[in-house]
Amino acid sequence: MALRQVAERQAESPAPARLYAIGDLAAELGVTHRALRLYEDQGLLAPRRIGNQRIYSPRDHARLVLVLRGKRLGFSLADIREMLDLYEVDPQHLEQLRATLKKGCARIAALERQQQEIALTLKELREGERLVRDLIRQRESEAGQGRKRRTP
Amino acid sequence: MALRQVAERQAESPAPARLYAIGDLAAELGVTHRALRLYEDQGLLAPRRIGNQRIYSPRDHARLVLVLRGKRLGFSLADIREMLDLYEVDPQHLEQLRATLKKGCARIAALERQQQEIALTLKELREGERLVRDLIRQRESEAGQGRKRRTP
DNA sequence: CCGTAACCTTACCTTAACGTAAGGTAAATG
DNA sequence: CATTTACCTTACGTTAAGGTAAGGTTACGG
Repeated sequence: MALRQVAERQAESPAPARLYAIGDLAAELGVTHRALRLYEDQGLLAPRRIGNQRIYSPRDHARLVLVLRGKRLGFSLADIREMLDLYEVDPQHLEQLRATLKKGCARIAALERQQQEIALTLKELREGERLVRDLIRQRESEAGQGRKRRTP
Repeated sequence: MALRQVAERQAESPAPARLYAIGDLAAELGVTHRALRLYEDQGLLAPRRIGNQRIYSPRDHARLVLVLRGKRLGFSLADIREMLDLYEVDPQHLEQLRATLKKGCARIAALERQQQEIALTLKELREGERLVRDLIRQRESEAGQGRKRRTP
């Protein structure tokens, strides 16, 4: 069965649905096979199978991008899973829609808080930076002045 | 030795340097004794001692606040330690000043990236929110219309 | 058709960041 | 003065997020 072949042939094709073997996806986004399988166990990804080999769709690719972003932001896999599930809502069921909306709003609020805290931290660090720059300037000019004053 | 007493007396006093026993600080900032001792082991805090009991100063309190903020932002204790160390610089040594500046700038850059990613995530989530709201409205009005149309 | 490269599962190992329990000292309180 | 109460250290347990190793199948290239 041409499995890897299919992926490679599709890799050259212009637009139509690219497919990835696990190694391809791992390489492209800089993660290990292990991580991908773990994310699958945790319900973050659900690649199709051919036989028992995983086939990742562009959709899986997109989800993985979100997963990695979530990780960089310090979220747990469980959190990330919840966030991904927000995009999975079934438009038929009003109750589910409402639940999704609620969770989504909570996430948004949390991220806004986080944003505030980052802003605060940045402000402090920048102030520190200014201070240190001043100290450096001062030290440097002292050294210069010292030489000049002693030999006017 | 009046140790806890001192803390309690100072707790009532208006401004002057409040002191905390471990339990006080833990309660006030919502962490456990264990966490405080761990942070100490990792070099994030360095309370004074009286005998072998820890005495936390307002400075320790402030540092702990920063630690907890760092945690909420998803940083490791090691990262947080590095950030705290930025505020500890000795103004005498030019080389150290320069190193501090460099590390500080790196931190700032990292936080700015993080900020971008949060902004992006927020944008996506808000778009999702709008979509879900629309779906809900649609479902609701469908239900209403259904009744009206069937009984004109 | 044979070897090697990519994939599979299972299972144990590791690190960070605590939780929790055990056993012991100091000290404020009835 | 006896007893809780707060604190101490030591040490083992736990959870999340993978790393790593072992052993086995599939598929592809020469």
